[in-house]
Amino acid sequence: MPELPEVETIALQLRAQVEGGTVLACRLLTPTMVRHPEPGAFVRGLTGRRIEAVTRRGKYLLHALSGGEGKLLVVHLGMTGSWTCVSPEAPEPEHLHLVLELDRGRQLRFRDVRRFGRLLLGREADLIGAGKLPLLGPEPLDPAFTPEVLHRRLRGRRAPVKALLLDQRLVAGLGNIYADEACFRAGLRPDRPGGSLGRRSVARLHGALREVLREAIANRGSSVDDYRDALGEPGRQQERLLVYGRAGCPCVRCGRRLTAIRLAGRSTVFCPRCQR
DNA sequence: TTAAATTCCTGTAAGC
DNA sequence: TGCTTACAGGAATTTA
Repeated sequence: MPELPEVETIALQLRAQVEGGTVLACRLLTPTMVRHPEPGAFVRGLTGRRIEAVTRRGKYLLHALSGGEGKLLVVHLGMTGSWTCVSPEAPEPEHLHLVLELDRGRQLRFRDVRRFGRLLLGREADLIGAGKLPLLGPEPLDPAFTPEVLHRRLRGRRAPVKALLLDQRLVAGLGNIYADEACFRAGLRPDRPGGSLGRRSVARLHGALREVLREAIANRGSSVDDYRDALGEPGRQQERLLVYGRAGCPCVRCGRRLTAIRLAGRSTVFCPRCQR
């Protein structure tokens, strides 16, 4: 699943691959993947534009477009989406929804088996104002995201801390994998009410979050299901996951069997001894 | 306001 | 073997 580290990896790679490139043609194969504007306007709005910059916000990929209007091509990969830069000669895969023909013989392809991804075009403020994009919480790797900020955001909340970590309005970019990994590294039970965490626990969680995200970015993300980076390569962080997908396996720290529960509708794995 | 449940979507794996 | 069913989950939407 593309979470913050996976999307960051793609943004880094696309920066080198497509920045400065011009969209010569836009082929929208599945109009329903576009959430804004209407599919026709989406295609017209992209054609002829230059991609000035590629950045990331939460799990969203942002492509700043030429024209001086501050327009962005926004790509969210959902669960199974991929956004790759390939040669036009590469065979077209199944479940392909958007193809951007760029100059210098490059193609950007959006593929998504389960169609949970989404495509948008517009100014960031307009998209947020129109309710097409959520108002995201702080970036966990931003220097301004301090333990105090996290503590303030968890205060008074009764939902399980893991459910709160998955809420993109509380903090942006975390998904099921890194929420579980961060709770394990922090030694916190994921079903603890968010507001029950003291200052020291929050500080541990904050440190664990940053540590696991930085490590995952360095490893180009986790390829658990079918995630591929912008060059079509799998990441390596899945080999270093300590709890996600390891229900019933021994805890790497104490050897006790890892427990699986459901939280916020998601499978959740933790060590009942190491996480309190 | 907050929290939980439901919905979308399709490939995979388990069970009969 | 072949069919049915459950499950995976990000985020919008609905319900309580």
